[in-house]
Amino acid sequence: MLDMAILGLLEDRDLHGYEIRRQLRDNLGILANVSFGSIYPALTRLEKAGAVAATDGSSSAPGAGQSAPVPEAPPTGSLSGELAVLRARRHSPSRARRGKKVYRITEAGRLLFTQLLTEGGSIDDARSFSLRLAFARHLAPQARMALLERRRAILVQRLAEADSSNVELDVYARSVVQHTADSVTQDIIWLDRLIAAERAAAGPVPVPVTQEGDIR
Amino acid sequence: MLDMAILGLLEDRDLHGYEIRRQLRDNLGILANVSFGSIYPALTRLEKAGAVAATDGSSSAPGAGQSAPVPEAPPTGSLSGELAVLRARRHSPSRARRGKKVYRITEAGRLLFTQLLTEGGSIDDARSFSLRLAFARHLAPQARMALLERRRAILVQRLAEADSSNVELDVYARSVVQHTADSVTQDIIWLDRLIAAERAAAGPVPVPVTQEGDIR
DNA sequence: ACAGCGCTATATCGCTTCGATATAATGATC
DNA sequence: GATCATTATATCGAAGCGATATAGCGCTGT
Repeated sequence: MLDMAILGLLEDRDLHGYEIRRQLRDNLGILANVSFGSIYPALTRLEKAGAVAATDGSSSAPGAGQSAPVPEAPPTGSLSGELAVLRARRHSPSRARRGKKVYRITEAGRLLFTQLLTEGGSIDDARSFSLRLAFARHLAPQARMALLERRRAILVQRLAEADSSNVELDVYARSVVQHTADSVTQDIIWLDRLIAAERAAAGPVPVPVTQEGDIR
Repeated sequence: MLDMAILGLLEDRDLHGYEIRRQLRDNLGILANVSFGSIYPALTRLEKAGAVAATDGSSSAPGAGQSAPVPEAPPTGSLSGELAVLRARRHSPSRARRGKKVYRITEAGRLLFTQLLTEGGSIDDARSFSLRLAFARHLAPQARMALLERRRAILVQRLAEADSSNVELDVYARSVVQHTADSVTQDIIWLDRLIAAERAAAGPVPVPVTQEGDIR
């Protein structure tokens, strides 16, 4: 799951571990508590698999034109960026130093990302689903729809199974169960809105209605 | 976290692993996806720590008066207990099934449970909090209040940090972030209701009623 | 009658993730 | 210029997940 998240972020721009964590926590909000104990092993894993490549943050690799090789791609004002480059140049000519490792996604990584996004594992927990949805722009429209509807089906089923037995629970447990059910209901409503939006975007021209006799 | 859940369930009645999983999944709804790969190691762990004791399910353990020796026995003559017996009987008429291990909580286990419930780790993710709340009847009123308010504070802070940057996200990511924020808001409202209920139960006397029923 | 299917039940394996902790450099504050 | 917060990488043990193996038992269909 983390692998997908990391690759998804690297699709946009090169990043180092710390930044990846920040974006996961602040920008996306999902995976808010993700730990460095997960991120660094994940990066090593991905690097070993050839999905990402580590640079020292100063080299501009050939081919990739879409994102800046500078570690802290400055949102506004390139001064800090320049300084960062100079600092990096000064401080990490050798690997022995403890320095920034900026990761860049490879071609194989992009492939893996798409694969993880479409096929990859569970949609059961909210986190993996939300993560997938957050990167849904990388999916084909019909894959997006499939994702949304698959999730919807799961939630509906969960709701159906849940309310069969809310007996023999005390106030607190019951409150938890009830609130969980409410949340799931809200989630379904949310999904319905998304599905409707998808449908509207996909076929803005509605199927010519009820003119079935007259084909030609 | 699982340890607390298991101990909490065993406070009510003796159970075996499979039943524990069922209750976690069906009755509580939280920890819906908990795996046997978690439960059985957890039981072994707890047994090794002396918090639970395993019986073969047919033997009447000496001493323990609070719970009947029969595995699926009612702690009291309560309806829930009877139902549990019937349910269990339906599924296991034979007593000498393959290696059925029925676990019973020990005195040390009860101590550990209270400790985990009050002090134990994170309240950060929804699951651990919900689990704690589900067992809140085992807590002292003021500990309950502390739990609710601690959680509320975390959610409020999360909400405050979240909306600072919803820029530069595409439709899907933005929708995820927005829905997450909405959910957190709903959670806070829920907590407010619970807190109000607690306050009402604790001190029904002195509250000067200003805005009744109005959430904040 | 019995073959096959599905549920109950325990157990283990490898991998991922978590939470805590160590280390170190830089930037800000007083 | 000492101290503190932030940025940054890394590792460790433990906890949890998902898949898989196993086996008894009850029901159903042929």
